[in-house]
Formats: sequence, C-alpha cells, structure tokens
Amino acid sequence: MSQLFSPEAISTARASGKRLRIGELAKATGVTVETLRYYEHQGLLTAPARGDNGYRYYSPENLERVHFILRAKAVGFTLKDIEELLSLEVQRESHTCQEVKDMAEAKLAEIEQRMSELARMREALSTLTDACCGGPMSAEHCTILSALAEGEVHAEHHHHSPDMEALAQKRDSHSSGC
Amino acid sequence: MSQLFSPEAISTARASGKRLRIGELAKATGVTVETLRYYEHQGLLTAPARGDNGYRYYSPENLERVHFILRAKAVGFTLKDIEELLSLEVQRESHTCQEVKDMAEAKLAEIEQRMSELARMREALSTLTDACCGGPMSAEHCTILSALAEGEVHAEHHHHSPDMEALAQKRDSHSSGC
DNA sequence: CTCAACCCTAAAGTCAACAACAAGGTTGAG
DNA sequence: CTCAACCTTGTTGTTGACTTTAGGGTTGAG
Ligand SMILES: [Zn+2]
Ligand SMILES: [Zn+2]
Ligand SMILES: [Zn+2]
Ligand SMILES: [Zn+2]
Repeated sequence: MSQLFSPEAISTARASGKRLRIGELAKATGVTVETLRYYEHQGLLTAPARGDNGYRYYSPENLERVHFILRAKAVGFTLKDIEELLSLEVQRESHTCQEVKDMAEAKLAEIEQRMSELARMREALSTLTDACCGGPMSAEHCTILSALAEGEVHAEHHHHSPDMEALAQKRDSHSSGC
Repeated sequence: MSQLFSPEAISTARASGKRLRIGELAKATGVTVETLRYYEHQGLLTAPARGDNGYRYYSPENLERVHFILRAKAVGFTLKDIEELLSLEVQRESHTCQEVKDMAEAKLAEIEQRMSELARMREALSTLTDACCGGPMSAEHCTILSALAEGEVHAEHHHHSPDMEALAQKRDSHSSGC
C-alpha cells in the first residue's frame, strides 16, 4: 500500500510531500484509473513523476488539477474546453479576466440553448401526453400516434363516453380519439 | 430544430401517386440521402420499391413515415425509441393507449431530468460569471479560475477600487479578487 | 458522345469520453 | 513461494446518429 514511509504518519505530519499512486488518486477523486490515464493522454494532466518500477506518482498539485477538471466538468465544460481553461489557469497573469469570462459566458449561452431546446420538446411532448387517455383500450385512435403520424395534435382532450367506459373494459377501440 | 407540426408539407405529394427517388425524398424531408439509406438500414424505413436500374422509388406512405420519424425525433425520441413507436403505429389496434402514453411519459421524465441537470449547471456557472469582472486586467486573481481551482466561489462581487481602475488600464493584476 | 448529376453497395470513419482487453511487471501479506 | 491486487503499455470497443469513402452504374441535356 505505502511506499517508503507509512501513509498515516506522513499525512498527519505533512500533506505536502505525499505522492499518490494512480489507484489512490483515482479513489481520492472518484474517477477510474483508466480515466486518469486518459486525461494524461489527452494532455489534461501533465505526465507525473515515475518510480523505478514505472509507476506514476502523483503530487498534491496533480490532485488539485484533477479536482479542477472535475469541477469544470460539473459546470458543463467539455474536456476540450477544460484544456483551454487549463492553459489560462497555468499562466494566469498572461491572460485577462475578459478571456476567462468570455469562455464562461459562451458556455452559459450554450447551456441555455440546450435548455430551451429541451423545453420545446417538453412542451410538445406534454401536449401529446395530456391528450392521450392512457387507458387499456386499443391505440387505434390514440392521439399521440395520430399526432406523430399526421403532424398535428387534436387538442380535444380525450373523454371516453360513460357508455364506452362501462362497456369497453379491455381492448375495445375507442373511436372518439384518445 | 425542425418544426414539430407542419401540416402543409404533407399534403403536397400525397394526392398524386407519385414515386420519389431518394434525392427527391431527401429534399422533401430535409434530410440527406445518406440518412434515408441509414434509416432503411436501421429498419426505420421499410425497403421501398426498386426500379430496373436498382433505384429506390418511394411511395407517399414512405414520405409519411419519414415525417413521423422526424416529428418523433423533434420531441426527443431516439431512433431506437422510434423503432418501438413505429411497431406500435403499424399495428395500432393490437396495442393500447397505455403502452403509448407510458413511453411518452417516460421520455418526458427523461427530458425533465436532463433539464434539471442543465439548470444546476447554469446556476453554478452564472454564479461564477457574476463574480468575475471580465475586465482587461490580468486573470491572476480571477474568481472564476479560483473557484475552479479551489472548489469554492468567493461570493464577493468584484469591484476594482477607483484608484486601481484609473491606474491599471492594461494587464495590471487586480489583487482584490475579480 | 460527353459530362454532370444522379443513383447503388459495403465498409469505414467521426465525435466524446471513456471502458475493456491483452499481455505482461511489481508488491506485499500469508 | 504463491497469490491477489496492484501497476505498465498499447489497442480495440462502446454508444448514437450519422458521414465519408471507394468504386462503381444510370440518366438526360447539350
Ligand atoms: Zn392514446
Ligand atoms: Zn385513449
Ligand atoms: Zn475574472
Ligand atoms: Zn477581474
């Protein structure tokens, strides 16, 4: 588990010199080791120090960077975006707030774009579901299928007539549209 | 992207028994010929009639089905979903409204799930952008980058002191956080 | 006849973000 | 010493919805 020094002793004494193997870093960040190697391959993580055995040994800075990546992912940035963000982050003083904020706002606009797309879908779909009775009768005149087939939703909400509801307990087609 | 309900597009080629070549169908539906062949390959479109030359000749029913697919896509169904929907559609009377509505409601829940995910991202990201000044100064103390690096947003909105704004016209770091 | 604009098939490539595999070397507990 | 649990590299597979490529045949206007 531990390298030259016992991990507990080290962590209590000083966190700064602690070097993690890939599995430990994975556990610490909640991602898989494959993901960490993938991030390295993609240039999101700088190649960490290696031991004589070839193992990767990660510094606390590496750990921080993984957290950076995960936080950026959590707010909607793609890995490609994050690569860009990291290039800003590593040399902050040679970039401006404007550059950073522009990226964030562009991403915000992207997110809002996708949200309104989904909102449009939701409205259309909920109109469809509202019009369908959802009963155990034949879908022959189902308003959902009809709307998809014919391109228009017949806004008349479905109301089986009492007679039909009484009689058509199963599989009877309901002809009034559903 | 596309209109959900566009009734006028349908009625044009329906009256005549005209058979469309793939390019014509593509133009009529707004998808590429490759996409049409792809849909056929995926079983979403039944293999159309062929001429002696091997060309596909599409019936108006085929056109209807493409529209069905596009409308279902527009409300958020995947192609796999649509395959299922089509199997309900082609034999409506052997299925129930319940089956259809269940699918639609499941898809609706999926859409709402994705929307709330995006809403979460938007909140987090807009908190970040609100706190950043977006000015032409060095990003050394940029609140966005700091929040990503340190995992917390310092809610203090950025206010350059008047002195600094006057003096730091370009590239000066602003130390009070941005 | 020529030539562009169509059409055909089957297979491979694209994108994102990993996951899975093969075929090994290393470590540490029992 | 054995054995599981790590670690290594490199390659391939996954998902969805196409797009592109390669290598042809067909049509119709000039
Ligand atoms: Zn129905
Ligand atoms: Zn009904
Ligand atoms: Zn800033
Ligand atoms: Zn600032």
